[in-house]
Amino acid sequence: MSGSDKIKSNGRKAPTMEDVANEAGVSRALVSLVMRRAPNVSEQRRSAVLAAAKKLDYRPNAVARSLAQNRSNTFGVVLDDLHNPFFADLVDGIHEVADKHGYQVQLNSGRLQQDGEHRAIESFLEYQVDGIIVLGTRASAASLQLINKVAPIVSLGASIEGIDSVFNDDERGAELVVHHLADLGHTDIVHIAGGGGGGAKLRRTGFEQTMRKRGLTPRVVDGDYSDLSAASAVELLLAERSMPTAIFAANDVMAVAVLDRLQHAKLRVPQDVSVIGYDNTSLAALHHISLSTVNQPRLEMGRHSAQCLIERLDEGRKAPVQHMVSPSLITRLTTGPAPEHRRSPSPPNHPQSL
Amino acid sequence: MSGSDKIKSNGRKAPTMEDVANEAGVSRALVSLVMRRAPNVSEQRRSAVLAAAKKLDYRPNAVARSLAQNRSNTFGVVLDDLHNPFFADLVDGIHEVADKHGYQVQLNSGRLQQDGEHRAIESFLEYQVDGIIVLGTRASAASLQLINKVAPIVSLGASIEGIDSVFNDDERGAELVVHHLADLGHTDIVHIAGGGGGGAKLRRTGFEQTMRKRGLTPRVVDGDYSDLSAASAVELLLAERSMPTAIFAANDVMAVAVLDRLQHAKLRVPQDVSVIGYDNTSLAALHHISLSTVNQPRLEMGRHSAQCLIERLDEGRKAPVQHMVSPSLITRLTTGPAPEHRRSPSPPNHPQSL
DNA sequence: GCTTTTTATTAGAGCGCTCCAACGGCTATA
DNA sequence: TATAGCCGTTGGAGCGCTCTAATAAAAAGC
Repeated sequence: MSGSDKIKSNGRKAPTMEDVANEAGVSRALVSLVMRRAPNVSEQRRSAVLAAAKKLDYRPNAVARSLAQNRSNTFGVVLDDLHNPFFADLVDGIHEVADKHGYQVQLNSGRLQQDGEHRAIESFLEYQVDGIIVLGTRASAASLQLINKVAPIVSLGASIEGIDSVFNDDERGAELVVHHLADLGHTDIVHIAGGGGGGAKLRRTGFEQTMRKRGLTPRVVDGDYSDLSAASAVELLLAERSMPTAIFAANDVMAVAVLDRLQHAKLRVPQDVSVIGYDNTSLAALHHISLSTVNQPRLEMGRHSAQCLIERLDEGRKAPVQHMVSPSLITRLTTGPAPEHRRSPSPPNHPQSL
Repeated sequence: MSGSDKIKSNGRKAPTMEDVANEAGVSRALVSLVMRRAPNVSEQRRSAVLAAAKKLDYRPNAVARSLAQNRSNTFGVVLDDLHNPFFADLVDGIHEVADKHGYQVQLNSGRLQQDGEHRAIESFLEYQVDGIIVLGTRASAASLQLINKVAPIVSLGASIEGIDSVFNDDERGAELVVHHLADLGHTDIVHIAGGGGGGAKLRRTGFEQTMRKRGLTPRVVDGDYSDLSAASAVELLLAERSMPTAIFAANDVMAVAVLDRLQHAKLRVPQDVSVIGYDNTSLAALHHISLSTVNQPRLEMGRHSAQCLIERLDEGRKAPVQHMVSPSLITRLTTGPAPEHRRSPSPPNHPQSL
């Protein structure tokens, strides 16, 4: 139990290179060379070593290797919300590239702890990961820049000054949404914001600016990317009797929660209220939901974030890059023309410009 | 680049205990004691060491610690499908308990590789994790038993002979489903099976046995827990013109895909066809979907699986345990009475007993 | 044939930490 | 004053590997 004597569940200690070397009648260094598939090892010795390794059921100790090499061949991925399907595709993209370049991927969902994201990053650093990808970070630019001095870090889903970032043009995405809704005749549109989460602020400013550009008054209710926050936002609108004709939720998870509450309140979508989300998750594509939304090229984004790390680690890049991809509008069944004769159920306390 | 000189992104090498010891004017061993918050260190030295550590921005090297202690204080969690929301709650439960006992949790989604699950496990072993939890494993009992000799492993979601398992009573769950549907008057029920995935076989046999017990003929279409497989199963039923009055999908993800295809085929749920899933994921609870399903106490299961590991590692348990929890039926809007006058659209080639 | 180059193998130091045994300085007991 | 016991501290070996430099063996050059 006191660890010191490497005793495994089966009661025996795990074989080491030394053991394999003895078994094969060669030096430890030679075993090391074989394990690393180095050239310049005679075929005869190589097979002797491999046979010995198999016989002893030898498994290289990656911890010792990491210590000796001072690199772990591992990427750490910080994923604070395992429940949001948006992230799954990002991770798939990361995996794909990491795999190709011989890196392991470790995920850490630090969601339960108070300062989860920060603790997850610190833990990765202590375990000597070679690089870190943070998904939809809420951390400050300053703190990430500090970490970036210790190990390369890339922000996926949010643009952070001074560190590698892969993200979609959130302002543009919000702009697409507003144009879509305004073109459908909506004038009273509420944005349920994503708070401090990755890209949320830009979606909000994109919304506000485009609304003004179209001569409309932007209304925003606070939220935090979670379904719960979206649900309470809807409850608020209901209680206030200030339901707009269209709701733009900061992400799909929130939009689905909005649909949920609206249905519960016997409001029809899109006849009474249009709803649109952001992310184009698998949720949105379900026929039963058929949510209009904004697509981000997730797989590509995931791949590129891993690529960023590899460029820094193996190709010597020094300068930070900002890689922005374009969002695109996906119209499904939750957005439709604004209800024409609908001034009366609308609140009197919101003067419409126009 | 060639790793050997521990040079960080900022161009300097990371400080070690040696550096901290020099800075504080004490021995390396003392620094180690402070870092491990050992008793019997004078307050004076302790604060001197902590000050030095802070000044140098020292971060303990967990890799070196793991090597020296021959334990990593880490659990590996093998999660082959990040896209299934069922797993997210399990992981939350694992996290909760691991955290409390000072263990890190590393996730590895080995989904892209051919032999993903096995590779993920091997990788965890090489990195010397102290214990492994596999979610919904498809691996054979024999191979897991072998691994169990190297490091404790627990199967979460499927019962495996000879190794710690935490699972729900899948047969019972399927039984609940059949009784529910049969009580609603359904006699022609199809089960879309989950293939080799965790618990899938038991759900199938539970279905078959209970059907026979009720004097009904079980029909089964193969699937593999994925939405795609469920969609093609429905297409098959449509093509065969052998649509039953009720479909029991092996999990929620599949059930949602079934709803999707049925809606596409203009069949009404539950008027024409009742649909029920398994897992009671967040998906099922959405009002727009409102899927009848079978609940498993996920958080509790996750917690218990971590607990199993801790019992083996820190409390010296040797004998394997099988921890079975009870499923419960959740009825929502996708199941209803069997259509009464619906013999003709049904295929003539399926003789109904009764 | 002997030197030079190339190829195959090995000894040994070192990665950053833990932990045991040893030690000096105390106080308590005789 | 000597003796034991305890506390706080330290030296040093060792965890399993990599990697450089040295060595041994084989191939090539003259």
